[in-house]
Order: sequence, then structure tokens, then C-alpha cells
Amino acid sequence: MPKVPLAAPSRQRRKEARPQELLDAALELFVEKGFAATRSDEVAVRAGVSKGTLYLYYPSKEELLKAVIQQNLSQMIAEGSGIADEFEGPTTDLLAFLMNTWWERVGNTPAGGIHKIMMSEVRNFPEIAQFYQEEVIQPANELLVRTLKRGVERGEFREVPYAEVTHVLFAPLIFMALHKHSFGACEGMDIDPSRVIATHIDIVLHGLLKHPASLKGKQGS
Amino acid sequence: MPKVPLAAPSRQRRKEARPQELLDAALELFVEKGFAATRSDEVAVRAGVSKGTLYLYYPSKEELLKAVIQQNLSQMIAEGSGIADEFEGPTTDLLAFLMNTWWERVGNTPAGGIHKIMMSEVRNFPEIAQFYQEEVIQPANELLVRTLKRGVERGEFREVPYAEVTHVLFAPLIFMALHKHSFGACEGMDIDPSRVIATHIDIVLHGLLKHPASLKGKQGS
Amino acid sequence: MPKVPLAAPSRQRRKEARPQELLDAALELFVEKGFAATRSDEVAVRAGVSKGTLYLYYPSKEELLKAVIQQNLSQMIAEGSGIADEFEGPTTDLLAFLMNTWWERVGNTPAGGIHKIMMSEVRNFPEIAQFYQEEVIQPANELLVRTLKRGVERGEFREVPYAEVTHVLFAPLIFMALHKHSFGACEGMDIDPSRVIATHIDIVLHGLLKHPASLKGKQGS
Amino acid sequence: MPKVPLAAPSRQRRKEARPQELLDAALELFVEKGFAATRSDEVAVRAGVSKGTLYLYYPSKEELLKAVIQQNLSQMIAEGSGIADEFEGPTTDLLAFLMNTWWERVGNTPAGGIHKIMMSEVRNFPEIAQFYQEEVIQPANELLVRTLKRGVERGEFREVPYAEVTHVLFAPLIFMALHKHSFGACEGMDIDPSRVIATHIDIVLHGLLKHPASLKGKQGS
DNA sequence: AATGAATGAGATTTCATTCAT
DNA sequence: GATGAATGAAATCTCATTCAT
Repeated sequence: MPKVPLAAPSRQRRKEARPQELLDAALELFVEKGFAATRSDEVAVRAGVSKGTLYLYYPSKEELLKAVIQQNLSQMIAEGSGIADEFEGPTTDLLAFLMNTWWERVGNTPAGGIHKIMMSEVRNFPEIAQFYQEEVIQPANELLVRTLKRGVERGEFREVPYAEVTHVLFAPLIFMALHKHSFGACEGMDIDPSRVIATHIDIVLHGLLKHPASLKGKQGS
Repeated sequence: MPKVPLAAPSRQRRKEARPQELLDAALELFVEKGFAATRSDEVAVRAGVSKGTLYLYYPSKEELLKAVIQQNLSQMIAEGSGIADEFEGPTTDLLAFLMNTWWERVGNTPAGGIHKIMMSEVRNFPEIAQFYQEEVIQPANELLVRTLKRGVERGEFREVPYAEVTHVLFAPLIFMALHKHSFGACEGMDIDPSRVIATHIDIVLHGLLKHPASLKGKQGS
Repeated sequence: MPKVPLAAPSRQRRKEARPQELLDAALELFVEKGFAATRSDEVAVRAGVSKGTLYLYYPSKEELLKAVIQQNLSQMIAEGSGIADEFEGPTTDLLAFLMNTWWERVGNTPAGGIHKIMMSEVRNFPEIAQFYQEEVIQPANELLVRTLKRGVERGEFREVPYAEVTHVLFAPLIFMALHKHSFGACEGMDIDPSRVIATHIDIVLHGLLKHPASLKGKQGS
Repeated sequence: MPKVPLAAPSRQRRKEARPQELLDAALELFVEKGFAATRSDEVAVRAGVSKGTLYLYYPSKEELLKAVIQQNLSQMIAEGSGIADEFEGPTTDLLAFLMNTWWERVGNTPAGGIHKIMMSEVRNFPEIAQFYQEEVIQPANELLVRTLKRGVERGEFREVPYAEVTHVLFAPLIFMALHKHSFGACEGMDIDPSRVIATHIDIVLHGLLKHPASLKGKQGS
């Protein structure tokens, strides 16, 4: 009777899982302590490997951060973009959907902490700033501007300055993500981000409408 | 006739100005590069003294940061509180005033960068987190809740959850301050915060009102 | 009729060639970058095997270096010694022959770089120093002293201190080999070693002769 | 009675001596173990300071090496050049003087080991190679070519290829310096460099002369 | 009070060597 | 035999803090 291994050989199995394990550990720690304040062997230890192994997969801490960004954000944005383009129904609903989904899938997950990392470190790591701008900020902005235009063109929204409203819409969401991973983690400083966000969405969509009466309060997580 | 010097001799004058010069230098640098990434002798150099002198006035970098916070934020809040309590007129106007004033006097000045510092470092310096919470965040919150209640009690605003709206109102402002001192300082990533804020104020007050028609678009910077 | 393979199958052939391939790769790299600065997997890669395989054949980098020395120098010296002992004709010619041959077969080949390696590393690896002294330097010295004595005894050369002249004769040759593998590899610092050596041989033999007129300038590469 | 300090305050006195102490320690160690193999805190310890102090004076190990080169060689060459230009008397004597002086002042001192460092490391540190070429090799070459030309023009020397003879003249000297700091430091491998050099000078000048009889054997250390 | 030279713990990164597969 | 993933000691360089002057 031939030996049939029930699982792949352990060395191999571990090797394939390494990048993901390292990225997860790095994300957690970078968010928790900041990029510069995280020692590379803390990342290694949390991923269950030694310092040397980390450098086998990522040639520097900086490249590790770039990989973290790419893995966690680039994909999300593409996905959201696809959904938006096929959406039918009131633009209010589409915006509410985008905002709620962002919160559920990014803001309220470890990935939401990436913005905190970037905010803290951009000025010290210009190359990463560039990378983030191209990979994350620009695509996200374009998606939102497209959506707002749709609302105006369909006569749902009053005329508004796109670029600015874009920020108005997401600033509180991102802000809550920032908060969650900074003050929110300190005792006695936690608020309930979901309720803040629901309130924000309600108020801001209300404020965008030409005819507020048409809003029936169906947004909110 | 005794000689009465109109001003203290320059040596003396500088000695008295030291703490302020150090705090200013520290604020600038902490905001620019982050607290941990700022070397203590950079602070000293920018303040025009030597490294040793810095330690004569503040026993550690951490204490220096606490002094920076206290000096720049505690006073502002007390002042805003006073004005709000004496305000007469529509609550919309009062809120618009508070927001605009905060932006002019805090958000748009170096002091606005303190939030960035705190956000980046709270989790590494819990003692400072506590300090910031008590000195800054709580008083500011109370002021805003009081103002919102006024609006609801006077029948101007629809019923809204106070704690949450508080955040909705200021999140974009603080967010713009954060942005200004992080991405905003990178090439090609700058936006015009004042316009975003004006837009925000417009939309959000619009969204708060019971009868939107009553708003005559007089807010804005 | 049995199948007699004309050559071993490639897998097999390579296996037998391994040590040689590794020694060649090691020699090249040790000369190029120095012993300490050469990473063991560079050697492996250049030899077309994996890091692990290298350690299968040589238990450490140090042992690998010893093998490189033995393989490339010990044999040469024995050969030169044989030729010298059977040589008939003017000692000038014999010396010129030895020097020219050394240059062609050692100095001007990768093996010539071994002196560079040794010079750089002897003091850090005393065991290797010893090994080199016994295997290379002493035998070479003895050969030269024998040859000089022959010249003096036959009345061709003026009386000279053997040990010293030995060095005088070969110093420029070895020096040129050192140069070739160090400065000679840098832009704008290359000279033509062959011409220097021809000049040296001319001058130095000239200087050795009792009656310089007897030299007819036939030496040189 | 005023206090007149008999010696400068110790802190100050040490500060001024530091660069020299560090350069001396670095030279010794770089020659002994090689540049790459010398750990920067070994240098510091031998100079009697801590690792951090070393970096207070030289921003990197590489810059330290450059300072070592400049301090020990650049000045020597300029000096020799001055003497040569004012020399009167037979060129043989001038050459013998230059060679003997080089040996006494460079080759036979720690500075003579710099050539060993360079030979070992040029290929790994191209910037330093460049520096050495410009600061040391070129000026030295020019001095020698000038001197040879003088000999030929005055009818003392036979016609010889300048560039090559330059190397022939100094190769054995430099070689002896190399030897002294490498094999020479190992037990049982030491030779007497001074005698080799005297022999070399004798032979090589002999070999250069048009009329060898004119040489009266007055050179030597 | 003011200085700035000195320290040394600590951070990132490299690489010879081992060993499970 | 062959591989290459994994390790961890060790090297360079930084910087908060101290303290003699």
C-alpha cells in the first residue's frame, strides 16, 4: 500500500504561506506602532519566523510596506470601481453603498490602518508617498468623481464642486478609521464608528440632494 | 536720573524667550517629521541653542511634547467655549463660526499638526494619550454637544444623535488638518483645504436643518 | 556487442566535474572580490549548483580556499623545477625563461590572483598562511636560488646575495600580477604588464651580468 | 594672582587629538586585517573611544579610509616632488635617494601598508580606487617619469621606456611593503626588506646605465 | 546657565552554515 | 546526492541622554 501523504510536505506548505503571514504581521504592527517604530524582527517574530527569513521575502522594510499597501488596497479599489460602473438605481444608494462597503471592507478591518501609517510617514518616505498616491489615492478619487457626476447628470444632486465633495464624503470615514487605530485603541477614548458613519451618510446625502424630501432614511449600516 | 532700560539686554531677553522658542521649534519639527523621527538636536538647532540647553528646560523629549500640546491647544478651547456661551443668533451661524474659527486659528496653523502627531504616536505613548484626552478632546466635545442641543432646542435642527454629529461636523476639518501636514506637503497631492471645508460646512449644515430652504448660503470661509 | 558509451551521461559527467567547476568559480570570485567578500552562494551559482551542494564538497569556505591554492600552484612549481634542472645554455636564458614562463602560465592567468588573495588575507587566516608558505613559497625560492648559484658558478653573473636577488627578480612579476587583478581592473588604471615585465627582465639581467656587453637583448615576451 | 592653567583643559585637549588618534588606529587595523574585515568599533576601541565617537569625526568607514590615505600619502609625495626638482648631481643618486627615502618614510612605516589595503579592496570600493588614483598614483608616476627623463637627457641613462621603467623601479619596493604587512607578519616568512631593496637599487641602476663602470656602489640603505 | 563631546543601546541588513525535504 | 528555506551572529550606523568644562 503506497504512502499517500495527507498534506503537502510541511517545508513547502510553509514556504507558500510565508508572504501572506509576513504581510499580515507587518500590517498589524505597522498600524499598531507605526512603520518606523516597528522593528523588523518584531514583524518576523509575529509571523513566526526569524529576522533573516523576513529578508528572504522582502528586501527591505520599505518594500515590505509597499507590498502591504498593494495587497490590501489596490485590489479593493478595482473591485469597487467595477461595481459602481454597473450600478443601476439612485445615485444616493450607490454612494451609500460605496461608503458602507468601504467601511466594512477597509475602514473597519486592519487595512483601514494603512491610512494612519501613510499619514504618519509620508514626509519621511517620499518614494512610498508617490507609490500610495498612484496606487490608491488617484484611483479612489476618480471613482468618486465619476459617481458624483452621475448624480448631478441624473438630476438627483444639486450642482456641487466634485473634487471638494469627494473629500467631504470620505473624510469622516477615513477619519474614523484613523481614530479606530489610534485613539480608539486607548482606554476611554473609543467611540462607535459605525454610528458616526451612519449619521454622516444620512446628513451628507441629505445635504447633497436637490429635494431632500425624496430621502427616506434608508441608508445606514 | 536712573537709567531705565526700555528693554532687557538681549542676553536676558533671549533667556526668557527660550522655552517659547524651543516649543515652537519642537512643534514645527514634530509635525513635519513625526515625534519619534525628530532628533532632539534638530529641535535645539532650530531653536538656536545647543542640545544640552534643551535638556535644561525639558527633561526628555516626551515632556517636551506634552508642553507643546498644552501650550498650543488648551487655551484655544477655553476661548471658543466662552464665545459660544454668549452667542446670540441662529445656531447654524454659531456652528459655522466655530468651525471656521477652528480652521483659521488651529487647523490652518502649525498647531493643527498636533493631531497628526498624536494620531501617530498615541499607542506608543499611553501617558500622552491620556493627557491629550483630558486636556483637549473632552472639553472640545462638550462644547460641541452644548451647541447642537441649542440648535435642536430652538427648533432649528432636526433631532440628531449628538455624540455622532459632533464627530461628523469636525471630522472633515481635522482630516484636512491632518492632510495638510502629511500628504499636502508632498508634490502633486495638495488640495485646497479651505474650499473643502467651505463645501463641508455648506453641505453638513444643509443636512442638519429641518427646513433646508431657510439656509441662505451665507456660510463659507 | 555491449554498448560502450563514449562519454558518461551528462548527469554523471557533471557530477565528476563538480569539484573542478567549484574550484574554478571560487578562484575567479576570490580573486575578483577577495576571499572574505565573496559570498558562498555566489561561488555555488557561478559553478551552476546550489549553496547546499558546495558544502557537500568542501566543508567550509576556508577549506575551499586551500583546495584552490593546491590545485593551481603546487603543480606548476614542480614542473618549473624539472625544466630548470635539465636546462643547458646561459643562465641568463634560463632565468629569462623561468620568468617569462611564470608570467604566461601563472601571472597572466587567474591563478596569478591567488597571491592577491593571500596577501589580503594571510593575517586573518594563519593556518592558510602556513599552508601557502610550505606549498608554494619555499619550493619556488629554492628553485631560484639554485638557478642563481648556477649563474655565479659558471662565471656569468657577478657575486650577488642570493636570497635578496631572488626577490628582486620576481617581485616585479608578482607585483604585476597583483596589479592586474586589483588596480588593473579599474578604469584608467591599466598598464601593459607584458611590457613592464620585458623591461624588467632586460634591465635586471643587464644589472646582474659581469660583462653587460655580452647581453644581446634577446629576452622579452 | 590669576589662575594660569598649565595645560589646556583635558576635554579640549582630547578633542584636538582625536582625529589623529583615530587615523592612527584605523591605519594600523586596516593594514593588519584589511579594510572590510576591520570592524569600526575595533578602530574606536584602539583609539580609546567608543563607537559613537568615531562617527562624530568621520561619517563612515569609507570616509575614514580616505582620510587615512590623504593624511599619510598625499603629503609625502608633494615633499618628494619638491626635493627632486631642486636636486643637483647624478640622476642615479637622485633615483637612489627617492627610492631609499620612500622606503624609510613610507614603505617601512605603517603608511606602507596602505598599498596593501588598496590592492585588496579597490575592486569592491570603486570610489576609493578613484580617490587613490588621483591623490597618490598619478602624482607619484609623474615625479618618476620626470626624473627618468632627466637621466636620459643628461646622457646618464640608456634610452628606456619611461612608463615601464617607472614600474620596474618601484615594483620591488612596493612589493616589499606589501610583503612586510602580509606574509612578513607571519612566523617564519619574514625576510629583510632593506637588504632586498639595497640589492634591487644596485642592480636596477646598474641596468639603467649607459656605462656601468661609472657606478661606484655607493647606494644602499 | 550653556555647551557639545562622549556614550552605548539598539536598529537594519547580510551571510556562512545547517538540515528537512 | 542535491536543494534552498531557515537561522542568528555580527556589522554599520544613529541618537537620546549625560556630564565635564
